[in-house]
Amino acid sequence: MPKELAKVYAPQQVEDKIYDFWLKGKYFHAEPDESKDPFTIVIPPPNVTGQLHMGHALDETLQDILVRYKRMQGFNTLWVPGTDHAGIATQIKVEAELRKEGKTRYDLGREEFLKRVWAWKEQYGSRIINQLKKLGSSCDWDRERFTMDEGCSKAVKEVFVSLYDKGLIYQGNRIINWCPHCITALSDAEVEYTEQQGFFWHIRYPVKDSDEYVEIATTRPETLLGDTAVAVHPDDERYTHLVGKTLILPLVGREIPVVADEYVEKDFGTGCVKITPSHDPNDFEVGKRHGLAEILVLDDNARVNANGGKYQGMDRYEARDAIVKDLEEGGYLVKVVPHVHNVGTCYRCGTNVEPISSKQWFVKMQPLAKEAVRVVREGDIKFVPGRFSKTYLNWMENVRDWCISRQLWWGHRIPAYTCEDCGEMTVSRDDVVICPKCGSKHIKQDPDVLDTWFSSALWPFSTLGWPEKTKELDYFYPTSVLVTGYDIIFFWVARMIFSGMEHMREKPFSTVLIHGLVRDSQGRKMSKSLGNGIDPLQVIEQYGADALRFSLATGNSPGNDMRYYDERVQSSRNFANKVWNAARFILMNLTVEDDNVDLAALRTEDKWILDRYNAVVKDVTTSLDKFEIGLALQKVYDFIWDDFCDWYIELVKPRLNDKENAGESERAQKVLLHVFGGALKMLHPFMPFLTEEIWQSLPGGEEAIMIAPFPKYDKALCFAQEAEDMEKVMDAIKAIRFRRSEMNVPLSKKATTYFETEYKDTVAEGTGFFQKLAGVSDIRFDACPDANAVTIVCTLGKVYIPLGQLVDIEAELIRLRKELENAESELARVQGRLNNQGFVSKAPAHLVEQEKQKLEKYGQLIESLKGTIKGLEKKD
RNA sequence: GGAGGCAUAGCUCAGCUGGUUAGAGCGUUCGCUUCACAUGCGAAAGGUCGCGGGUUCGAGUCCCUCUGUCUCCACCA
Repeated sequence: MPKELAKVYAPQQVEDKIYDFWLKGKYFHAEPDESKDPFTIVIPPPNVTGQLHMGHALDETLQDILVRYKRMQGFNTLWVPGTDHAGIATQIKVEAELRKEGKTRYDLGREEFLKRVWAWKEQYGSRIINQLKKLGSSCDWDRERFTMDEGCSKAVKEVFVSLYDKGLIYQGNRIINWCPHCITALSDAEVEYTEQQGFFWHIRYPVKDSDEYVEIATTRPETLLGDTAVAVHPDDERYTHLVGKTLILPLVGREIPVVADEYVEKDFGTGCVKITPSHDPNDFEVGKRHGLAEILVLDDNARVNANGGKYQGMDRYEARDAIVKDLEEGGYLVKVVPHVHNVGTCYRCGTNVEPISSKQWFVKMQPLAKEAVRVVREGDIKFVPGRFSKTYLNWMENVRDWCISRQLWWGHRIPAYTCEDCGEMTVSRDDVVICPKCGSKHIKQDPDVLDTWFSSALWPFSTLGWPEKTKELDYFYPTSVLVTGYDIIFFWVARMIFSGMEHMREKPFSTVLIHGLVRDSQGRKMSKSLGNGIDPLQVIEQYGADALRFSLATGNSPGNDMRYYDERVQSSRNFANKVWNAARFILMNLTVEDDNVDLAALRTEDKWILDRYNAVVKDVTTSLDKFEIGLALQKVYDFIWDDFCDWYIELVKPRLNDKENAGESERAQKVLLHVFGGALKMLHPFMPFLTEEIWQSLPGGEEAIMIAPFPKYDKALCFAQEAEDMEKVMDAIKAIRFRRSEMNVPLSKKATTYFETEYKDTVAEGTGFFQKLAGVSDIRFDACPDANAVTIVCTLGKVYIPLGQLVDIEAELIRLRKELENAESELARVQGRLNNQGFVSKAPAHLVEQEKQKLEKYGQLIESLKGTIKGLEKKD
């Protein structure tokens, strides 16, 4: 900080410089050190091709606050950064780029295409990292990882092979969710259900050699092409005679049986269900039970395939229209009923997902889920807020096998190799070039890649070196806290937990801190399509990273969504400026070189601020330890602005300016320095740039505030009596200001003020404060000679100010009577409480004592008020 | 169908294991160019804490019912 300080804090001129200072100091770097306790966080890796959005900003801010706090507390703190290869998202982007050149990935071929993606990654992979730095994130950049780097790839292979060997990964033909746009299978978690307006088409299927028919209803008439049965409930008397009979499938002419299956609900629809084993998960099961044929009628693009006869080549929705039209013309269509239903869509591209039977790789979840449930149920892993453990458990307890193969090119290739000669499949950590069974060299690796989340699931230990036995892994694992949004509990958190339990035999983290979404000011989700996204980088440019961090960290509680308001950032920026100016003030008056406060030579106001400071240290520490980040910050904010700036700085100004008593000035400066320095340290995790910049120009202390010790509660700084005295003086000052403001008498118009009080010493000591802050010229304890003086009743007693103004006695009486009324109702409440046997006997002693004090206080107040009112009434 | 969140000042939200006269920011009103800060200072107005019960000496806080609202999970073709 230069000697001549700007009046206004300019974060733009500070932040990059400070960040470089931290980097040069290697303060973010951590090495295993058995003499210290570790504190570890792994970053939720942002997509490598992504750009920083408000969700990241919130996530990183919360992590950085925790990391900086713990680092200052002396923990050996490691925050591991990195990025995710984001299979589908990245591949889509590169394919879009190719499309502009009029090409598809098939034109390039797999190898060339992957080169393009890697080039893309190199180009944009650093962008998101640089954006994280703008926020002030104190990640150990020496340990930056990527989900497809060598180590992570090794971990992925190790996990795949090990699970395969244990029989926990298998290949199978099942109904999976297929995205025809991304042209890949998806896991259940990757499907988002949206409500769509559709129809129920009621269709007649004639019974063979009969005039009879059955009526079915479907929302997807195009799947009729793959029907291999119609099912009815075994107990449905309407249809018992038909079970075993044969139907003629309309338009197709295929003969299909009527089967009886409990899956059918008698009371729903017509009670008859068409069965399409290849295109519906329930039908698939029915088909298995009855040995039905599986006829796949759609291809990878969701176009009708060769099994669809004349409809071949049509898109699924074209085929739907054509089939409905043909059904109608053939007299098969009974009716069309509008129907709102939930349709699965791809979470990446929004395309309607098609259930299709397909040969894919799966992780067998049941055995893995067991430990993952236990570790949370037994409280070994805690969710904050706790309710999310319920969400998690509900999912984990009902989890189905995880489809992990993706028909993409960008990702971890599945390490399964098939011999083209003998058909033997080998799953191996190493590339297989010779068939171990027949010795053939015609080996083909499985073309598919793994679900992106498969590698993310290993992140807490793969980033620390696993499967190697590294000293980092040994020391920093399990990690301490995982910070993420509730939207990826299933995708990521759940999978990290079972992966950690399975491969490390230990939980991946102790606490999961869940936050909500950042919405726009109207409460809408920020999205590209709405164009309502706020760019954090622009906000940083305009208001500073500290202001953005402050805004994101305050005013909301864990797990709840929050709204972004520009006004909120503005007020955060104002706070930064307030702190800046407090520093400016201190530096302008500074003659001392350290903050070694002599506790024996303090004045009441010094003890008051030290007492307050100490209490805030305790509160802030307690809150942060409970992950109540917003609350903690609010306390620091209130302390700095209200207690320190508005009161203490004002209180000590006269001493600082007292040239005749340098010792007094120096003592005040040391208290100022000590308290302000401590407050800066408490503020640092939240507003790192500002506090570091100021810290660098304050005398003494550590080389960087980010490694300075976090303040600790100190019994030596408790001054209850002095604090109480000071509060009384402040209370009187506020009361006087109120009356003067009410009467439009500015504080600049000084007046002799008469006190009728039993705390003469306290008042006398506070003379300077009354003079400076309450428009008092001098204080007297004798009777006020002016019968027309303004009367103020406060905790110190009565205050009379002859303002020489016409006091409206009527208005005065109204006000005083209202005050009296309030006091009396409070007194009545207190009396009621103390007369209540239950309260006196059951409530904690200190509360009872507190009530007794109140009783006294209100008693005195009421007496005072009554006296004053009586006096005025006489005059009236 | 199941689970959960939210409902507190005009607006957006805090309020931790129940215990001062329920708070903040923004906005509004009044007054201040006070020698750190007008991104400021002083002061004020504004709330029957969604409704109704219950537990308790004591409920914004715990329990139940209801109303409104949002979200997640499941998905009856």
